[in-house]
Amino acid sequence: MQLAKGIEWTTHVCTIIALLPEGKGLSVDALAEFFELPAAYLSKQMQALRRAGIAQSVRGKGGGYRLAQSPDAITLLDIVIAIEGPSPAFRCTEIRQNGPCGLERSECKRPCEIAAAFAAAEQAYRSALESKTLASIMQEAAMNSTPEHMMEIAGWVQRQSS
Amino acid sequence: MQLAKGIEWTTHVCTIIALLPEGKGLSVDALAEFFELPAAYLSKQMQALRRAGIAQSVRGKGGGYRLAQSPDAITLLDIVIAIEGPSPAFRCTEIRQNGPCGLERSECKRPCEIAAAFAAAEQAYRSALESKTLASIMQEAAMNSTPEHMMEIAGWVQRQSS
DNA sequence: CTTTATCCGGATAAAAGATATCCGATTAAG
DNA sequence: CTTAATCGGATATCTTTTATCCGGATAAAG
Repeated sequence: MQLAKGIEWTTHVCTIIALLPEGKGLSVDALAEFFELPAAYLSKQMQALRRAGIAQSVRGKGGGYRLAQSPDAITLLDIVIAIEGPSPAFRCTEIRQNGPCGLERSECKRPCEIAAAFAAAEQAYRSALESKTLASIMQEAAMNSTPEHMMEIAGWVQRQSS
Repeated sequence: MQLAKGIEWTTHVCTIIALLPEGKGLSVDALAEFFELPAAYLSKQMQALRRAGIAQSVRGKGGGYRLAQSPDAITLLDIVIAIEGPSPAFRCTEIRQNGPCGLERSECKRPCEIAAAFAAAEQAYRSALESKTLASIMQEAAMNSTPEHMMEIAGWVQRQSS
């Protein structure tokens, strides 16, 4: 079970484009340079964020990406779903219906106990991610960082933004 | 993010071999037939359970698999770790150290806030799975099943066990 | 209008991981 | 000792993830 790298990438990217002033954007090339990531693949990931309504894009010269919502309206769960899709990790194939002692389909309206247990665990996972907004992540990061480093980032964003 | 099928398979298998009387085992072929699964691949998954100390195997004629521990000592988390390995789903590649505003490695003793948030979510997931033992799953299943079906399964296990 | 910068989507390809199979090694039983 | 049953590791196939490239659309700037 592995989470796509795109989740790490786009989450970090969101914490950067959240710093943009109103109406400005950052190009994929700039973002890829900021984190030393492959630009073409990062572009694909950002498109997924746009489709999910998390980011906006502006085409053409001077265009780029910015957030489509306020940072306190975007949760880590939103980003995970945007990149990985909404389907749960545990896939129940109903093998209790198979074999010599298999149940009839009509007896299987409720999920089996195993599927239910995994569903509950995934719900706990999603709830934890849902409780973390981009804003809360950025606030924590600010508290663990230095003023110098934050100024460095803010300066870079301002220089690169269009 | 997908969980391997082997997790569903081996968890169901564990609820069956838990019914074996002392000293008996069930062959992979029998278990594969019981759930209509590909025997060779199920065999591989069962090997993972054995390496993890969840199941025991006996080779040769009359051999097979049985549990290596009491059902109330085996949790769903144990099975997940046996099949998927212990590494977390979120892989932090420390991209905060990259690029023009990258941090020095010496400044990165603590995990970044994003990695920490995902680690906390995974911990919630693992805790939920750890709270479910094989025994508790089997008890729930028994309450939602009929005496007839349970007898059917018990009879099959007894006939196939060696 | 032309040039330049940028996103968008599709085609493609390489790498990794999940899925599946085969056959040799091992052991009980006759 | 031979046979049949069974596990165990090596191998092969398929799917997903990761990654690249390019032509097209779009928009700002000269």
